[in-house]
Amino acid sequence: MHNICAKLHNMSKNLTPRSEDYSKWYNELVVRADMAENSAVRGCMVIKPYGFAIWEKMQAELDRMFKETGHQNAYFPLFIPKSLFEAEEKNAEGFAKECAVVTHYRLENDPDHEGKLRVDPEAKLEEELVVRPTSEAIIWNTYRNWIQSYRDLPILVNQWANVVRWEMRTRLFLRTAEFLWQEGHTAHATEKEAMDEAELMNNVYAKFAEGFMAMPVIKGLKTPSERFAGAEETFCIEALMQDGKALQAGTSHFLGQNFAKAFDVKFTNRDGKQDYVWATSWGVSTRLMGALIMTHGDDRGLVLPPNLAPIQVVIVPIYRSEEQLKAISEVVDGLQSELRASGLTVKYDDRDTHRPGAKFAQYELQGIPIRLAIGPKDMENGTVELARRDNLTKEIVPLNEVSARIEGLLTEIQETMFQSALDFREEHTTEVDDFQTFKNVLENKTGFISAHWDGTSETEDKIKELTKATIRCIPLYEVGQPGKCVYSGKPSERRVLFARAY
RNA sequence: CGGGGUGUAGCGUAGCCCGGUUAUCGCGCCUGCUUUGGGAGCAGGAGGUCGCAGGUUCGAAUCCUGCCACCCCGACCA
Repeated sequence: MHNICAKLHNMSKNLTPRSEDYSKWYNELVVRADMAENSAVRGCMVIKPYGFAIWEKMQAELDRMFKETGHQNAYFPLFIPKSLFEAEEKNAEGFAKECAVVTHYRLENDPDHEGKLRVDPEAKLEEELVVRPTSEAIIWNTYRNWIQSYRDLPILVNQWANVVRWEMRTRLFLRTAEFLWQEGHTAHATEKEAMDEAELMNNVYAKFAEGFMAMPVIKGLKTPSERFAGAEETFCIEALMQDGKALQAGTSHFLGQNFAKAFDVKFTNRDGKQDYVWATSWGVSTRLMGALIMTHGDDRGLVLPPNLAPIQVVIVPIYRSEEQLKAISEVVDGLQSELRASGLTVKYDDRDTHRPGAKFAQYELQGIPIRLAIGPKDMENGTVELARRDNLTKEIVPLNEVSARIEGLLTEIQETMFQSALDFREEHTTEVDDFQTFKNVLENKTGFISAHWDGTSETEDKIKELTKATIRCIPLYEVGQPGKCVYSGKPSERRVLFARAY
């Protein structure tokens, strides 16, 4: 199962005949972009229609949750003047090495090469533009003009956008050079309100991941060295993939007054005094698509939780003659309208260009939660064959009970998928108290390790150096018992979660 | 950016060491017939700048040089 994770990173090499299906499978969702010859862009992806339909479902639900918590959408520029980008020192430093920079604004015919273009050397920009790797700088530069009084606060804004990070090494879905995400940027009058907002949005992410994606996550805090550049506190949700590696699925940052100070965003508070605004930012990205695949996928392809499936029920007719198809279609018509009436998305695949077996395989690849097949035998008996994608079981159901059965079943599948992912995570979470076991578990069992840590970045770095494991988070909402650091033996207040991560 | 590897049809590949007719095979694709309850069978067919550029040679997928892209490991990171 977990070789799905490997396949994501070794997409076209050493495929066995059976696993050749993988190429079809991720090709349903996404492909590495075919860029022009000699292109300098690496690791961009093309999200294909089916994959994008899943992303749109994620977007829609997240957007709903953001609005439910009082947020509004807005849109800010793609280009950030370099000087703005420099303003918040730590943030600039954190991203400096991975920025795409626009230096010119015009092309011209190349006099030395017929039919080629070159950058017009005359068209050099006075100030370079950074293609946003994240939008704090341009947004806070804008917020300065929106905020004068505590009456202007809070500002609760989200933007759906693409960003560019020129990573030295890319990984499909998990770290592409350009990716789609949402970034929330909020401004508050008090420290507590901002901190509450950061925690609230982390909880929104957790609720989305668990309730919608059926992906269990650990809510926690990042250690100072794993924090977002420019943040004072970083909340995160951490998920465990089927290959035992952790994945940061979302982050929410308490930015303190760092950006307000950098961009001089002051307001007059109730006492008539000037103060700097308190800030948060939070984001999730198309990385969640990778998380979805690596949490639920199996050797037959994608497995989608019903809440995220663009198609929840697919109906495949089995027939020899046109007459048979016609008779089946009449039955299906009724069934379809029944299912649609209860709010389900249904597809009837009566293509005569593909045989039933091929269709079965295709929809398994796409992860459609429920498949119904109706053939001559069913027509005789008044039944349909109902197949579940999550556990690959089949049953024969009387036609008049199908609709009611499916409604309950979709809920059941959603819950079962969450539960089995949770079981997997719990089986792969190990409490460890000595360093030798720590290394053994990482090497052989993999997964999360819950261990004591002395709280120093020296120890954190040393463990990373020796084992490649990082502190994924300091879990929230757990009562910590004191103990001794797994590496240094020094006193520790509580356990933290270690893992090798993407 | 450092170390290693790979590049041949839409996908996966053989051939390269040891240069020599028309570049191999499978999947997929097209046509026809038979099929249709788990990725159909048979017959016929289409599809190639052998990553790019230069060099050696009578002759280069094969040898040499340079470049590019991708993959793996590292550093970096959502």
